[in-house]
Amino acid sequence: MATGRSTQHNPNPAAGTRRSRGRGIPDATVARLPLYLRALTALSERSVPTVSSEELAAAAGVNSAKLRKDFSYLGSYGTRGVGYDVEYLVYQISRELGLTQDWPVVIVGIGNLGHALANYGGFASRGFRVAALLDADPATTGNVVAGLPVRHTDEMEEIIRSERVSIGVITTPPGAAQQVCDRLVAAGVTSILNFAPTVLNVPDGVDVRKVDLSIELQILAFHEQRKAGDEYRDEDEAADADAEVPSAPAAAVVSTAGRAVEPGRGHGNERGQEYEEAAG
Amino acid sequence: MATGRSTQHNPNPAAGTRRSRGRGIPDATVARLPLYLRALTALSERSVPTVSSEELAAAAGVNSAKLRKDFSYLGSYGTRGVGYDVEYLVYQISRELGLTQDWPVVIVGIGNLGHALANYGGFASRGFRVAALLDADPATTGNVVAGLPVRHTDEMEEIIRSERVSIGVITTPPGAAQQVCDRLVAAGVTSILNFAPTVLNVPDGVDVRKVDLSIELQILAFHEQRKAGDEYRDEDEAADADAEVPSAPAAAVVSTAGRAVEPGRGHGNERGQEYEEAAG
DNA sequence: CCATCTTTGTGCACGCGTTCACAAAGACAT
DNA sequence: ATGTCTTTGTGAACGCGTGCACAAAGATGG
Ligand SMILES: NC(=O)c1ccc[n+]([C@@H]2O[C@H](COP(=O)([O-])OP(=O)(O)OC[C@H]3O[C@@H](n4cnc5c(N)ncnc54)[C@H](O)[C@@H]3O)[C@@H](O)[C@H]2O)c1
Ligand SMILES: NC(=O)c1ccc[n+]([C@@H]2O[C@H](COP(=O)([O-])OP(=O)(O)OC[C@H]3O[C@@H](n4cnc5c(N)ncnc54)[C@H](O)[C@@H]3O)[C@@H](O)[C@H]2O)c1
Repeated sequence: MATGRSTQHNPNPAAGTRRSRGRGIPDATVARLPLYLRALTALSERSVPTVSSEELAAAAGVNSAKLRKDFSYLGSYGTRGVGYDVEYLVYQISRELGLTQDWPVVIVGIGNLGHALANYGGFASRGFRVAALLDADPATTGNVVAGLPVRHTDEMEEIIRSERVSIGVITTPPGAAQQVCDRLVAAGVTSILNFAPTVLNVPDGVDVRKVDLSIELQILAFHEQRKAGDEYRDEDEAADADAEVPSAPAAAVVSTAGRAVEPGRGHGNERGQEYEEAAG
Repeated sequence: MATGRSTQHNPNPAAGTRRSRGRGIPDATVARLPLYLRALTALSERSVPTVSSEELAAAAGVNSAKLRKDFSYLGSYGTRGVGYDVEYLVYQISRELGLTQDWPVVIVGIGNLGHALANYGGFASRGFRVAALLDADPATTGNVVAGLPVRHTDEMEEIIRSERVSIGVITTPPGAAQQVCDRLVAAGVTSILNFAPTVLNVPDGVDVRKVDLSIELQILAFHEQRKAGDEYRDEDEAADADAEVPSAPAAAVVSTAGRAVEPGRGHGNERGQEYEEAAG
């Protein structure tokens, strides 16, 4: 869901594969494998030999049936009546996720967030190696962050090729993100983790995942508003909707008026557009 | 607002099983509204008066039919033959997301990541106000970060109550996350954005969203491995998979051997329909 | 006023993902 | 070996999300 390209729906089912026969592992399952892996690693550190699907599911915060079905896509790695062997499952999931090999990554844009990521220990702990830190600002290049020198983006292509980097992390301002993305892709990067609030345009074959703090907060705000609204009804806010809509055009007003018959549509808060400029 | 609205245009006769969601707006739609809002804000800054669903969908990186259906959950805010009024839609989405009001948030754990978030301008730009920065380490409390003093977690409950904070951001080490979460919830926080790689346990009524960099990278690695595996088969890895299994128990090894016979299940490298064309 | 053109709003079908529920598989005791 | 007990693996049903395709709505022009 977070990935830019869905690539799932082929209007032509000519392949004939009806079910999950020749198909790979469902995206939803792949997204949960790291969760299982984390829980299993914790068990492994405590030298727990086996776990049942029920226990592991609880640790991972999912339904046990879902967990079993997820594992069934990987193969039959459990033992009925006993459960799953922790070490073995750690290995299988690691292999399935491609964590048995080394993945060099570059981080582009060593500002506030780039600093934090560079210092993050969780990178190296799972086979992700920071191959380089890149920035366009001459004032920051040369600085040493987390033991690595910040190098200028002029060197991007060379580094990506020589280090065989296939994963890039973008932590530049939004205005530079697409441009940086294009350069990364042109240099050979085929997976991008984007922290900038921008919709990246990439060719087929390139995966983009985005981490957007602002979106997460807004989703929380939506539910928060709903919780608050359920307690005391918004009587005061429902009345004067149409009057205070900011610059509602004729067409839209008509549309609103036609709908004004139904109660509870508007919201009297006059600060309609408080939010001009996004980060820029 | 929920009540008055849902009574109106609901051509669906089977209202019994449907409408399970109290509000009516699907989660998937809610998750996209911030995306639309961002695109609309950009248009608004360029003084674009109206947009068609096609244009806006392109800007937001989604399907136009999906966008129209999403908007249909909010109401009929478009004009056929013309499109949507930008300013009006900005207002409607903002209101729907609850961004017309102020949301004070606290950030707990002012380390690398907490620093970055505190300095992030995108917070305030959408109605999210950092009410306080909290940390348990006496060495960091008292420091001024992004113009705000870091306060000790002893003050957490008092701050949350006095500032009416309902959203908390956790950027502590994973071991402290659950404990911090419990305190936040006990103090009145009902929405949590968790950056620590931990499964948080919360009572009903509390929303948790997680941002997990490690998981995102692992998902990218999975797809990356699949792409690489398509080019040249992973002969070396597939061959000695069993051999390198760390402490694989007898039962599990047998299970693996039995499965190795069937094609297409164990590894996901049989070139499915995803990522077809360009990938090279 | 009528014709045409554009674009919305949505009915519908389809496929993915989730969950239930249970037979089969294996451990373990006797 | 046989029976019992635990837990897996999965068939099947269902709900949700997505995208197609089209009728209706409204703008626009004559
Ligand atoms: N800081 C956060 O907590 C946070 C949260 C969510 C999203 N973001 C997003 O992450 C991005 C980075 O945020 P930040 O706070 O670190 O910003 P920042 O301004 O501190 O850092 C941006 C860095 O990118 C560099 N840069 C600019 N243009 C570049 C280019 N073309 N090539 C390479 N480097 C370039 C700058 O020199 C700077 O060092 C922004 O898009 C922001 O919206 C940040
Ligand atoms: N830095 C990153 O880029 C990054 C990326 C992904 C995830 N994370 C996760 O985010 C969290 C923070 O990462 P970080 O790099 O900022 O770590 P950090 O060690 O730099 O900062 C953690 C901060 O939390 C404070 N803290 C510890 N226990 C606390 C408690 N009980 N109450 C309040 N504050 C407490 C510490 O004093 C410290 O200031 C970690 O869980 C990490 O796994 C970080």
